[in-house]
Amino acid sequence: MKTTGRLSKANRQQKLLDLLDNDPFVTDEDLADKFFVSIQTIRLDRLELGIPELRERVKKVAEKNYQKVRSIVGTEIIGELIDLSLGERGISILETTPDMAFSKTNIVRGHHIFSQAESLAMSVIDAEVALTGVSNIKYLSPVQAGDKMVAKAEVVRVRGNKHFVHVKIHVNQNQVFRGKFILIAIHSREV
Amino acid sequence: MKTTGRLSKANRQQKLLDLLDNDPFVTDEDLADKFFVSIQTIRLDRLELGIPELRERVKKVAEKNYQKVRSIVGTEIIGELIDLSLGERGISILETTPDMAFSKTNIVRGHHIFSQAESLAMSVIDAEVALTGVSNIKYLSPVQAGDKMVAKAEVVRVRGNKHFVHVKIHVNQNQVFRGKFILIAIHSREV
DNA sequence: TTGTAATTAGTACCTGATACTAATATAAAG
DNA sequence: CTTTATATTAGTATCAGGTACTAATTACAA
Repeated sequence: MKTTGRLSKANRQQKLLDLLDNDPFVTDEDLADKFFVSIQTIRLDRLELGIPELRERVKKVAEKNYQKVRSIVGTEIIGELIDLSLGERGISILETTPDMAFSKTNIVRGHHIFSQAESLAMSVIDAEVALTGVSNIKYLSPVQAGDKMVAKAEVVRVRGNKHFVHVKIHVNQNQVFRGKFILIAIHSREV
Repeated sequence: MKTTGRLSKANRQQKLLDLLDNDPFVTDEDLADKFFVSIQTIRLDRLELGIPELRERVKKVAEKNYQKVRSIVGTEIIGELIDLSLGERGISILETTPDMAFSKTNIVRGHHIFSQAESLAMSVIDAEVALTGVSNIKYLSPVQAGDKMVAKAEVVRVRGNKHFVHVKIHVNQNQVFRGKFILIAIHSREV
């Protein structure tokens, strides 16, 4: 045994897996140094273990986290309000983009659709602030990134501070979503 | 030569910035094709604009959010995943902040609650990508900004690629949300 | 027409690999 | 001790997606 910290093959490969699992940003060269073996050994190990090369690993991590960066925090109304009759109806449009979708399938994540619908429903009732009490929603077909979602909201009934709003979202004449929202208007003194 | 879609330098560089801003995963070659110029022109543009090469861009995206997600694999999740049994159940925590709430009432907007629930539901099923098919949700009481929302998801039934997941969210022992999600798993194809 | 900016072409080199061949070291078995 | 199997190392050619640089060509405006 020449070099001090030398491990058995199986042992090394297990540690390799662990190591790359919580730090994918390591080159073969780094690994070779770490395990006191040649770079070729590391490559054989990766081959046997089915671990992709550094650049692939980094790319995967990047893709995975990419969508998350642009989340839907903060925006008052999601989509562009293009028509509004307070207390009656409203229309909003949301152009979907790749960052709203799953990278692999290009299908827009549900909460973006929901958010457009809910925020339109809230805009449409004639009250300063509203809270969604109950809602019953259905996604009818997937939305592709790039699709333009047209949401139409209609106030169907008002009982006290409860507002019943139906929202339908279409993409090119095809309905992709419908939802029934019961929104509770809150008066400022209420907590 | 007057190749059809040719733009002025300034124009092209502006579009280049925009383009890379919401999709950093593009090679110089792709860009050259897109703008009908040579690869060298693109490289001059990047040089002038101080845009790093593809691999650097990808690496930055990967590093940006890496620390946050490192423990769990494949989670684009809203909130922090603190427990997960794939295919069975999961728990996530989301600390709400004022920017998630209505400024007047300090009440957290519904779609943040929904998003936490939906993304937890998606995390919990043992499939790479899922699409929310139908969901039935109910907000039980308002959430104040600053509240810590604890979401618990449970897979109650699996039929083919349909996964029925119940999610409950609590704030200090009080249930504030419940939802039944039917998630449709999509089998991943290689990219 | 001429001068300048913009674009293109081409070369050498870089990193972090793959894919392959061949040689050598080490350990176990006969 | 020798043979054999396994593990490791060495070395070469090739790749993608670049950098860095030089030189030539094209576009356009004065």
